Amino acid sequence: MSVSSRLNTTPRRVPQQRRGKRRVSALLDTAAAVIAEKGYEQATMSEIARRAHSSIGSLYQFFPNKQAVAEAVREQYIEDINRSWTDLVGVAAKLSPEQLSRRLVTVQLEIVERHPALLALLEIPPTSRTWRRRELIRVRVAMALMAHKPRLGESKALRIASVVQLVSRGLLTLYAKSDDRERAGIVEEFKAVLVGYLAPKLKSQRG
Amino acid sequence: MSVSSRLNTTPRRVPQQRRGKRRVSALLDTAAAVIAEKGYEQATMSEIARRAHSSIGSLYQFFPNKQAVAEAVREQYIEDINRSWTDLVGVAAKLSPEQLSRRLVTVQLEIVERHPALLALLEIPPTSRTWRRRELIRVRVAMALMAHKPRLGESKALRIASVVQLVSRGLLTLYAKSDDRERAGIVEEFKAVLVGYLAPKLKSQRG
DNA sequence: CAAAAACATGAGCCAAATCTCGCATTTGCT
DNA sequence: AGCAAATGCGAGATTTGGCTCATGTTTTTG
Repeated sequence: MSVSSRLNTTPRRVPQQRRGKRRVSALLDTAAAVIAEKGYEQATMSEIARRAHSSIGSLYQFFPNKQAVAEAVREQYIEDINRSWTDLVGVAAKLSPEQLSRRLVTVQLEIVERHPALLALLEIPPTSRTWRRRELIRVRVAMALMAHKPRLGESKALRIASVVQLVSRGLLTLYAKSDDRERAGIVEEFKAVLVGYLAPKLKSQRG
Repeated sequence: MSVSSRLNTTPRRVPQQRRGKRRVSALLDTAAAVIAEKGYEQATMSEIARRAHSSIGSLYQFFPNKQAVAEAVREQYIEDINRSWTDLVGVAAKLSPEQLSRRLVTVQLEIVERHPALLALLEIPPTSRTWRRRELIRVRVAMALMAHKPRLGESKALRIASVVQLVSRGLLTLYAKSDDRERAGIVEEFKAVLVGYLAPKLKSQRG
C-alpha cells in the first residue's frame, strides 16, 4: 500500500464491551510503540497484533486498514499536545524573551518524549482533520507569543509561530535520529537558534 | 526488505563496454528521478528499469540490490556538493555576516535543486562511507565560517557548522514538501533564522 | 436459559515487489 | 569471420505483508 493513497480511516466498529475497549487501547499503545521503533512503513500489522497479545483478526475488527491505526494513534495525542501549548500561554507573559524561546524548545521535546510515535507519523499524509488540529496548535503558539508581547499583532504572531513550528520540526527529526550523547548538545544549540530568531522580534518596539 | 537492514552495496559488476557504461549511467539518472518523485520506499526496481528503457535483468546485472542503487546515486552527488561548498569558502571572506548567512541557505537550495533525490536518500541509513563524506562537507562549511572570521577558532567553527547543517536539513525537508507558493516564504524566514543565529557569533569579539 | 450481538482467532488469499536464472544478443578483438 | 566476454532480457520463483473469512467463544439482552 502506498503512503500517498487516501483510504477510509473511520473505525470499522466501535468497541462496546469492557473487553473490546481494553483491547483497542492495548492495540493503540502497541501500535504507537512499533511505529516509533520502525517508522510507519516498516511497522507491520502482524507485529502490532502479536505484541499486543492479540490476533490479526481482532486488529482488523476495529480498524479497516493500517492507515486507520496510525490515524487513531495520532488522534490520541492531540488532546495532550494542545494542553501543553495552552499551559505555555498561561505563563508566557511572565517570561523573558530568552526564557520563552527556550521554553518553546523544551515544550516540544517533552511532547515527543511522551509520544514517541509522533515523528514517524509525519510520514503519513495528514487528513483534513489533522490539518485542522495542526492549525489549532499553531494558533496556540501564536497566542503564547502574543501573551508575551501583545503589541505583536495577530498576523505577525501567526507568521512567527509557523517558523517556530518549522524549526522545531527540523530539530525533532534530528533529535530523534541522534544518540543520547549528542542530544543535549543539539537541544542547546537549537535553543540558541530560536533565541537568535525570536529575541529581536520579541524585544524591539517596531514589531 | 527493511530499510534498517544493512546489505552489501558494492557493485555486482563494473561496466566494461561503452554500451554498459551508457546503460548504468541511464539507470542511475532514472533511479534518481524515480526516487525523487516517490521516495526510496515507493520507488520500485521495475519502474526504474522500465523508465530507463531497460530490463530488470540488466539492472540486477550491475547492482546487487535496491540499496546499492540508492547508494550509487548518492555517491554520484558527492563530488558536486563538495565543490559547491568549496566555492563558498573562496568568497566567504568578502561577505558580511548577513550575506554569508543567506548564502549558506541559497547554496543548500541550489544543491537540492540540482539533485532532487538527495532528500529522499536521507531515508536510507548512511553507510560509513557516507558518514565520512558528510563529515567532509561539514568541514567545508566550517572552513567558510573561518574564512569569514579567522578568530573563530576551529572547534567553534565546526560546532557552528553542525548547527547550520542541522537547520538547513530541517529547512530542506519542509521546502521539499511545500508547494511553490509557500516556498519563497519558507526560504526568507529561514534566512532570517540563520542570520539571527549566526550574525552575533560572526560579529562579536568574545566568540 | 436461549438467542443475539459483540468479540476473538489464525490459516490462508492476494497483490506487489525483490531478485534469480537460463538463454539470446551484442561487442570487441585477433 | 569467429570466438569469448560482456551485456540484455523477462518469465517466474520467492518473499512479504495487508487483509478476509469461516468458525468458535464470550458477553449482553430479553
